[in-house]
Amino acid sequence: MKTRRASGRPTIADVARLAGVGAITVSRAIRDPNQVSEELRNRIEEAIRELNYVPNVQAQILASGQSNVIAVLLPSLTNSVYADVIRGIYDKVAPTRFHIQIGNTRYSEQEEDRLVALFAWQRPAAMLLAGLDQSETTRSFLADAEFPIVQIMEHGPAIDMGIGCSHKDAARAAVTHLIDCGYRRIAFLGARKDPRMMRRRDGYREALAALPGAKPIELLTPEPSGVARGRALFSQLLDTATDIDAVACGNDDLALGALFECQARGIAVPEQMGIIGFNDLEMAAAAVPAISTVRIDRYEMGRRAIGMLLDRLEGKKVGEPIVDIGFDVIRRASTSAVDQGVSAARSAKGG
Amino acid sequence: MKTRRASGRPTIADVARLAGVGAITVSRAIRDPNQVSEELRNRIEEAIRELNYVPNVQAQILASGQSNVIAVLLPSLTNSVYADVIRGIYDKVAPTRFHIQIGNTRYSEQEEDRLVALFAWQRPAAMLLAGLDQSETTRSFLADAEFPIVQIMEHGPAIDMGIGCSHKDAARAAVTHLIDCGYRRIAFLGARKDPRMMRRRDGYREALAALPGAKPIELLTPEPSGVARGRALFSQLLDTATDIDAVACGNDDLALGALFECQARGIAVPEQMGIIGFNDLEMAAAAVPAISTVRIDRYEMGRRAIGMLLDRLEGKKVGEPIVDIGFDVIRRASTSAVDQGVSAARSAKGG
DNA sequence: ATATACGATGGTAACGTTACCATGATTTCA
DNA sequence: TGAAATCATGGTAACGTTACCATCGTATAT
Repeated sequence: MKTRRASGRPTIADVARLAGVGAITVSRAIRDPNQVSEELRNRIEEAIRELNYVPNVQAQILASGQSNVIAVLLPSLTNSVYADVIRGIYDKVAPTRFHIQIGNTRYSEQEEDRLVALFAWQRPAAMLLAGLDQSETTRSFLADAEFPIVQIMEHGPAIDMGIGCSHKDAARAAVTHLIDCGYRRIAFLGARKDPRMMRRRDGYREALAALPGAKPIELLTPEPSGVARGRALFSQLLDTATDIDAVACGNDDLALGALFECQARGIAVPEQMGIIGFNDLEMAAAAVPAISTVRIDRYEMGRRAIGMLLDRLEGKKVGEPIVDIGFDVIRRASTSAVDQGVSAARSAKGG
Repeated sequence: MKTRRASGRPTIADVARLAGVGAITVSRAIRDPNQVSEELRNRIEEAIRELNYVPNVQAQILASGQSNVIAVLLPSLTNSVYADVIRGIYDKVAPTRFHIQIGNTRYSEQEEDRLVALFAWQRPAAMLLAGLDQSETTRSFLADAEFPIVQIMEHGPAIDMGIGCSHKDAARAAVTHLIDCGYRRIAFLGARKDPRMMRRRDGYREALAALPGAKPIELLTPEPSGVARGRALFSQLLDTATDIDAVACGNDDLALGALFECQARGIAVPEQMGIIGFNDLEMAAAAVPAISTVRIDRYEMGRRAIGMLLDRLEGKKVGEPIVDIGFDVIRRASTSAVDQGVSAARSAKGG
């Protein structure tokens, strides 16, 4: 008798033979133990231990038709923001039968279209996307996909499920905090121009609209973000608009860059210039002065997004399909100084 | 006739029927086109297009016995250092039939042991590990694994293949640069105490040994690294050793923290205090003053590590199994000042 | 011209698991 | 007490592909 088996790995048939039962009973004992009598279950478990049996995942998937891949499409893997999200995703998935396949869309809608189609053909068990701004093609393509889909980062109308927060509201709260501190000539700094960044800009505009006589001073670049980029942009801004007294930055990288530029020019923060960032990266709290920012629990967002997918895959009912995870404005030293006649809303929190 | 097929997805048999050939010929036409005559190849390709046929990966793996999973075990997913490595890994793997499965060892040898065993049972096509310091158990377990293994980050004796650099040499070069700048009372700051960190500490010691009369001043914590941690550690150090004039930091996070603490205490950098970091994170160049550091091409390291694995998997001969990717000491403003009678080796680069 | 090698193609049997249905034993209900 | 329902278990046939071997026709060597 001929065999093609290359690996010495034991099969379910080996276990069945050793335990003196049928192969299918072993299969059942593994997947749903209470379907099997205690006696057989014990014999099978012992056989599994003795042979060091590990099920062949590919065969399981082929036979059951059930994929164990959760496709995860993110715009960046390097960005700390997504690193935290990824950590949450992996932690939640680890103890399950599922595993993650990551795709990097590089902030490109075109690349996202390509990857969604590519991954969808592989029939993933579920899919996780960042943001709500997929192309019309992709949205309608996914609208009648048979697998659950969760969109993270933002709060709003999702294809299937979603968890995140309103970046517009968050940015508005941040800028409102600057206004409460007494700053009046407030600029906005942005980079990359991805959808979240643009919504933060919108929040900035809304907050400013509530400040009589204030008009927006904005500087955005489509180039990738970074501390050096923040410094260069803020330098450019200072050369143009000489009378600004605060800057709301689209993220903490830019904010740290702005702080460095202030240091280089001898501008006192927060006395002469207020600075607030976004994301609450670790460095923000340690800077001198500590940088005010907006915190979103990204790790938890990743965890809960996967949790929602798992619930659906297990047939459980998902409570709320669209979750607002909220945000916190973190008040620190970089925005605590000036008070030009307005009762400055200072906070006891932070550095 | 009954069928269990749930998905309407076309199979290789459908393609074969439409093209009027045998299923195996379709299989060959996909895997190695020159084995099939041009006429049939064209007919098959057209049938594939028409049916929108995509091969079932699970069935391929089951039938061929060849896995397409490359297991990647890293100590952290959040750390920017590994984020860059991961980017390189994904970019190199993307156009191949392989895909990545990431495990997070959290800088724990125990967790690494567990994950190596777990992944190895799944029979990956290849494995990528960080560092050379696996437990004896894991090393001997992997020594007779039948899949190729590459260890990244460090240069030295690998289980199978390796790519990285000597962190000891790199740190020695960094500290030697401080000495060349005229600094004499040089301290070392470290966190996490992972193997790379300890080798950098050793490099620091070696460099100091070449400086007559100098004795090591070291402060290391097993706690995770970070900017805040760097600030706290350096503050502690300054309270103890009041006469130090420079600090070599085990990474850029710590270095930035040290810089912030100097700012907070009004210590002039580089005049009163030289600072050098490690890794050349993006922020280092943008800080005020710009922070000197050691650069390793992590993205390229990730790419080439996967390249080595792919070469082996395709039966190609790998040139050198143990590659030294080298490093560069990046001289910037944070180490350019003092000159106490020694000819300071200032650099035109950076700053 | 004939034996031999080679190239192109196909049939059949795996790969290791699970779905479906059948069987016999046990329990439940009228 | 007998019929129906339920439970535990097993046999067989898929899942969709590739490995192995066989076949046939054509080119090459003697």
